[in-house]
Amino acid sequence: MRTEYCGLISRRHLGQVVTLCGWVHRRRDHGGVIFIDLRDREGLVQVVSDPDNAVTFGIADRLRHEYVIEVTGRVRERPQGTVNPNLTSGEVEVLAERIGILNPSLTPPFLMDEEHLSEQVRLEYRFLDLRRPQMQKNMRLRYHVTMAVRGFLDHHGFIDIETPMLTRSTPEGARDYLVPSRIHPGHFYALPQSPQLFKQLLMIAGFDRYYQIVRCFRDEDLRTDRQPEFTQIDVETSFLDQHAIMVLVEELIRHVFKEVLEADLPDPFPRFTYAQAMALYGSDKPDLRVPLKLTELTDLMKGVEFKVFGDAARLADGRVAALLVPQGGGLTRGEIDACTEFVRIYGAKGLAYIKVNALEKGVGGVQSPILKFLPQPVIRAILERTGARDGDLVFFGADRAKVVNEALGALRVKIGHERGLAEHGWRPAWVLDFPMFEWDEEAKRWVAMHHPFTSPADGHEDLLETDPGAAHAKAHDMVLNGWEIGGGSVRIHRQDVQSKVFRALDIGPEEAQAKFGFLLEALQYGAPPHGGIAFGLDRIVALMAGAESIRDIIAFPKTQRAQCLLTHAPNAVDEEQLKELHVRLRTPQATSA
RNA sequence: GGAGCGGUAGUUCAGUCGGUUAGAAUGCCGGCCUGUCACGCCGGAGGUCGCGGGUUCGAGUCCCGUCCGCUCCGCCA
Repeated sequence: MRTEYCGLISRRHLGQVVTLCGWVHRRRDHGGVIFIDLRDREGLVQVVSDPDNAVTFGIADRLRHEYVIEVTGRVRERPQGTVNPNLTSGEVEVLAERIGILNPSLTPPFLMDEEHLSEQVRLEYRFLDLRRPQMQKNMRLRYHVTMAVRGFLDHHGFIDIETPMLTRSTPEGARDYLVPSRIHPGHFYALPQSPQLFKQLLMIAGFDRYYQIVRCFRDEDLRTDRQPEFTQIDVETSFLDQHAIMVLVEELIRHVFKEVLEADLPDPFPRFTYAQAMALYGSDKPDLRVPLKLTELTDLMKGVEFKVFGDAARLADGRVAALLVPQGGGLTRGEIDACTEFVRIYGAKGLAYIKVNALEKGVGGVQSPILKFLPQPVIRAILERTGARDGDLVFFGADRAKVVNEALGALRVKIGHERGLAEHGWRPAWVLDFPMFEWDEEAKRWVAMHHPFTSPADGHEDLLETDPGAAHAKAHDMVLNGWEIGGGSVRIHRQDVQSKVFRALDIGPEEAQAKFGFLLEALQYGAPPHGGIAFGLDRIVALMAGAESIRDIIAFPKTQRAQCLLTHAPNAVDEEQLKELHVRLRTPQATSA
């Protein structure tokens, strides 16, 4: 019979008989005494077994790492009064009067206090990896975050409503995970990429404050912050305008950080338009911890003969911009080459630079391979606009705006962190006024930047037809320290506007009817104005935990090739199963149990 | 689909210019030690150098292919 669980032992238990359960973290023998560090969820407690108690001693002698034991004994002061900082019990210990082995254990492949483990081994033995203190902490943190979210939303009148996991495939957006139907040959369910359409239907149904902490699925390649299944904090409201939605969910995030980390986030969060974010940071998810900003030079270069800069500036979608690196003059040739290599990833053809040696000497005080191609007034203007000082270095990007933004934006973050310029702490922000559409070069058509149910900005309805590229959306992204942690919008609640958007996306009435007919119909039955947001729970928790990857805050994540090293999913299934599902494989040898 | 880094003892890693019997730490096994606490001391076992092929008198090391893990681009909110 298990007796009471005592939890963390401390001085106030002195003299009491307690019972503890846990794992043998470490066993040490010293002469006739055996010391056992018992590990439970509270930490390490030292259990002592001495030869005066032959039975207990005999059992203790058999103990190995990770045996599960139950110990009953008296709490007493450590005889020499020493405090072991590794033990949570500190200055007290338990003299074992009874030790029960609840279960032995194989020798574990690694010890629970191992710090540097390969991810491969961790994932193969995830059940042991999760025993490690850091992972225990991460899982508890994740739980506290969801509890704080639920507490806040409940307090504000939201209710959690579940939506289907087996739903219909919608070809917009990411690739779907498909589930074949047994009853309907050749038909498939899709796992939800997000409950987007259902939450809109819930708004029409009159649940004006809905939330759900919900698993979502996207069959796309993985990244450090992307798993094929991930968790959204999905929020939707009726009758609130965009401003009110943002105020509310901003409060939610502040509440979570205060509650869980006792951290104070700014009130309100700074806001940027998409255009501002791109101009200043070259990114729609700027890491505001890095103080560096891009400097606009396009206008300055329009008249310049130097082809690299002039041609880019004269392109309709071109941009020339500078990135000032304070005291970057000390960068070696090799370091600059590394930066050039780095921006190549983003399609930049090169990375011009100017070293500022002595400003008081004017143009003579700077040094650069491109100096001879630029008129002196232009050089002076560059130095003035970037605010360069002696010892600084200025990088240049000149290309299509997309390339310049991605290249300099990424370089800005990389250099900022590498050179120790980044601030510590939490720097959230909103990014607003996204374009409605992006031009898909391959498909030669406009595609929704957010999703096709996003409302155009007030007064932009006509642009949907006359100039789709200029139309803005009532969309809002929340970013934190360079991670996009949430994205949402005010939705279209009028059928006529929805039709206009479909037309702009070149989705014909029949196609729209076939794909989203149920939504279009529902919109005609008194759909209230509504909008919301979906937060990436995994990303938020990863940031709060200081984790490098969201894998570290997910109990059973998948590898980059979307496999589970523990269960070996996905696996081949037998012919019978496939037959029932009306699925035939192109490679027969791939089927085996 | 593409680029990069890594894969050597159970684990974390070292391994020089291609050279003889592949090392360390830790863990594991045995022994010693009456209060250890990263205990200490003595001894021992443990290797498909990811896999396949090639070059060479000789390959952990060089070349080609391939598998696995990670990072990034494309893709994806």
